[in-house]
Amino acid sequence: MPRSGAQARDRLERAALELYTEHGYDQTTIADIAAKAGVTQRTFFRHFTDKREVLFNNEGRQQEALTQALDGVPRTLTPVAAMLQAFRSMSPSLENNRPLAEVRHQIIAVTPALRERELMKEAALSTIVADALRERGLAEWNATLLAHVGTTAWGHAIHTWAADPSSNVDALIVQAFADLQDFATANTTAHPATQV
Amino acid sequence: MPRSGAQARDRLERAALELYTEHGYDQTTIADIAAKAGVTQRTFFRHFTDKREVLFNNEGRQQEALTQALDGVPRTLTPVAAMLQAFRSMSPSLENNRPLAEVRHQIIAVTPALRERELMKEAALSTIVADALRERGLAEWNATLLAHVGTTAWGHAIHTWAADPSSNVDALIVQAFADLQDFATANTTAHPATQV
DNA sequence: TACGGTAGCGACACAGTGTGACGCTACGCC
DNA sequence: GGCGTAGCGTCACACTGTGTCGCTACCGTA
Repeated sequence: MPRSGAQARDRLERAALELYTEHGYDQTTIADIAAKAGVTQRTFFRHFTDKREVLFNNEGRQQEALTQALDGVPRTLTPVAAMLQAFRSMSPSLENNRPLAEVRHQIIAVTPALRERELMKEAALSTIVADALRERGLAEWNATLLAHVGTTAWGHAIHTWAADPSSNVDALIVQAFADLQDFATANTTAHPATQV
Repeated sequence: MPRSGAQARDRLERAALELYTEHGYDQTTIADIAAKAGVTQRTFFRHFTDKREVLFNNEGRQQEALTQALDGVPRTLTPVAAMLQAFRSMSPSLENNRPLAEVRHQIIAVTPALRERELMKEAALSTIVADALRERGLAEWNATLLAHVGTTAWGHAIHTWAADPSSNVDALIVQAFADLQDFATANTTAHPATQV
């Protein structure tokens, strides 16, 4: 009875989230999730490639949004400023579904397997940023390095935000970038690297 | 016939590396590895918790080495300089087994599952760095942020090194830190964050 | 040399994940 | 009203990872 298709997917996602929260990720089987959603195990894998992927479903949209955000940043800005602006433009969307983000964060935090997948998604975002920087004229080495570091700082802000209900993502992002700048300029020696 | 114990582990590691290289990670089964090593599947899992973990066996020693390296850095150095010195002290050890590193890098690069695990190991190193920075008096936010970013830069240098046989890790590490410094100071606006 | 303890392994048995193939049925479209 | 198809159920299956039991080669000790 293929009523909607999207309905089953929603039920599966909801069921998985509840079971992961209640009994933990490892203690939850695909059979449990499928039963709760009223479908078969096979149907689960038709909608999600993975047992983990249920929690990273909106990542696809986030990647597209980031791509567009990077595309919309004026070419006059420095690479660092461009990254910052693109990241900040994602803040409202993040803030909009904070409730879900908090729950997800708690589950992922205590499950190594899910933490692995989350790091993969961050790496994917980093690749997107690197592509954008490369298109802005940066060389391969610089584009990748800056993308990795910038994405890492962004991720740090998001994690802190997800763990603290009273915080504000956008402010934390700004703070992270500002702190990095301070740390870099605070070093009296311009290139401490050459001193070791 | 438990001749040595460590012998079986070595044979398993060698067999896995060869099979992963020849047929790819996904196409290689535990049965294949065990057969090639002359043991049972059960024995494989007695030595390695995972099918992936075979490739990340020396990571434990690397984590210990990094911990000691961070412990040996003079307290007078700035946090960034301290990280850099600790990372650089690991360079000889890395350079010593470059052959293995290159093979590993190639396998990991084309296997998402292994890339996930590698990111996990990097995260573990980041945690170690964060602990050290926290012990140096940095607040939680700064310690974690700086550790993440620094470890990311280090990882970027190592990846570039593993992919380019003619390169030198230590030089790349120095280069990465120097470039980050340049990017931060190149921004005419001290805090571009506040301008968006 | 004999003996007891133990570390390492083989041998099942089993739960759980993920994939392939086939058939059915409700839905949209002409 | 018939047709194509998307979505699902149903088997069947390969592979990963764990628990348990029993065996055997090695160790130190007397």
